[in-house]
Amino acid sequence: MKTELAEDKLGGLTCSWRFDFSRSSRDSPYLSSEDTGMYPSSASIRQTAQALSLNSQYIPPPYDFPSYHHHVTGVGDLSASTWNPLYAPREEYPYSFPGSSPNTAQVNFTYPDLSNVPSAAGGGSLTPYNFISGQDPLIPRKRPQEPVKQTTSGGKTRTKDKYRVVYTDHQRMELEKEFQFNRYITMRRKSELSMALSLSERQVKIWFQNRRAKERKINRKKLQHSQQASTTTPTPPVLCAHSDTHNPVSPSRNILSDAVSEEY
DNA sequence: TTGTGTTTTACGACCTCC
DNA sequence: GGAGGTCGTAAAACACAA
Repeated sequence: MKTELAEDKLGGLTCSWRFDFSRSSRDSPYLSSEDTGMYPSSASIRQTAQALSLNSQYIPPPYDFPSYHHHVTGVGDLSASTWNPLYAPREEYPYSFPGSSPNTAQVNFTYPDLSNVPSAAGGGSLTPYNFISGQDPLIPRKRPQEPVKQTTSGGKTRTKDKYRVVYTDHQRMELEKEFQFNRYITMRRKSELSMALSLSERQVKIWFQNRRAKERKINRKKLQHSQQASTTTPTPPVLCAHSDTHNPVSPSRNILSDAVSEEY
């Protein structure tokens, strides 16, 4: 798996990531992500105390995911098993890295060199993203077709060219960064991200929901694999040592799914 | 080129919390 | 009641083998 290391600073946040560039590009014309008037932003900002306590102890672990491989020092020793709430925080969280703020966070991200990205094969599950050679990741791709109403299973209609917008690499990258900071987006960060990425707050929220679902799915697979291995080998392999240390704030009801972290 | 499998957005249903 | 959570699913986008 080919990886490249790059660096980036986002709002003063210095990050280091290791990216895989083996996934080919998505080069179709796509609808602009800013065309999201269909998703009225949440107007109300709610203030609760739940998230604060839940998120304030989060320390980013060495979490690897299919698309990006980042390297983090100062791994926390937090376990999802200590986490009880069924549902996620609804309030802002202070960044809670050793530096206590994004400006001093120890997580380092990298941007790939988007202008010089090899386009190798990948695809399927567990394959990393590719960054389109020569494409400006900041420019949303548009889809040329006229909107066509389609009927969904529920009998409701969606506008075809809005059925699914493919986010730009930059958008996904920023969302992933935020996800590594915290599995649950706060209202403030959601608002900031939506502004910065030209996405609606709803899109950011949904993205995080889907991203957590993806993580749970991966964890379930890994757990199944480890269980299978334990039944076929006389000495059962130890479940991922850093068992979900990356997800201490997950309110998932599926504790089992969060018991194993991703690794690739 | 096509068929197939996977991933990515987006939504509805249902839930809990405030 | 409204917010956001999970879960399941639809459909587009994509990768890849044949």
